[in-house]
Amino acid sequence: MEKNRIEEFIQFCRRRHLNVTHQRLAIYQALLNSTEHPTAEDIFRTIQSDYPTISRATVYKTLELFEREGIIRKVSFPHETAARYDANPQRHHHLFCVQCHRVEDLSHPQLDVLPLSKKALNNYQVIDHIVHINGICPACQRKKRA
Amino acid sequence: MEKNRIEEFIQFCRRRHLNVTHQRLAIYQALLNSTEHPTAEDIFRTIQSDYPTISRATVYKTLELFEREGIIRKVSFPHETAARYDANPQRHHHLFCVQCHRVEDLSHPQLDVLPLSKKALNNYQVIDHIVHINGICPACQRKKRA
DNA sequence: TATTAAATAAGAATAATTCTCATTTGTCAA
DNA sequence: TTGACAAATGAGAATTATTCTTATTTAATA
Repeated sequence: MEKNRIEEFIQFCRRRHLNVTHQRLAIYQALLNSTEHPTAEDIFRTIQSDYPTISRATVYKTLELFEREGIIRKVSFPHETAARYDANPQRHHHLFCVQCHRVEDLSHPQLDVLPLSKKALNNYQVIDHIVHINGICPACQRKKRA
Repeated sequence: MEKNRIEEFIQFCRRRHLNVTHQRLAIYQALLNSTEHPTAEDIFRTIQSDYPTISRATVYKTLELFEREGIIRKVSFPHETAARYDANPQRHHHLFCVQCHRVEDLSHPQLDVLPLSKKALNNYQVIDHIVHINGICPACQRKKRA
């Protein structure tokens, strides 16, 4: 089932006249494989075993490209200096554990509607929105009790 | 009316046994005066005219302290490397202009309820949440048309 | 007003990211 | 297939944001 997304990715690159390079495939694959919203550095390290000569510059530039093309999302959190990346480009929201800094995706139709008038939105032309939820994850709740 | 908040701030520091220094007052004042969600560097520059010897380290440490004490909030945005600070510690949300990177606070009771069960929240113990809205501000909408 | 812990200044150190430019690699047309 | 060429990459320098270190200064309070 992952095969499909890689295939799609290759098709996408072809359509957009973006060269399909080993590095780009590896970076995209690494993002698909992770549910941890990895940083550029995380991805760099993951890939290094297969591509010992890969450069950080390539990772950064590639992630920037992917985001510009709308196939991934860059996300950031207070108290974390490095940006994280998310291979799920669809609308979804985030559960952030304030103790262990884990980030989980959360999809729920209830969160996808913005029940506000244009006026209430200060006349902004809205593109999208994301709900960031701070909390304590089940694992950290258990730790606390122990 | 701003006088009140400064007075409150001083009271607060006293209660918490935090020395009331010129630097702390200036930093808090600078945050109150700005609606722009300034960065540490912005605040450093603002204060420099009155306190030519102020150090960046002081600004950073002070902002960190204020946040730990709950009187300000640290916020961060994708595509912006520097953290921003917000003197409004109450629950509120953000309108982010993707073109000019302006950030406006948005308060609306409709946004303050999370209509989800504990289960839908992956059993997180929720602390709070913030709705981040991406859009185009009125000024940039006009620019585009012109 | 003297004491003392807390806070600050200055700049070095670190972390994250971007830039530069010489070299390598996909792509596409012949 | 191969050759040409634009696109992409690698290596490391440069930049930006932030944190750390330490000697000096200052606010609180007795």
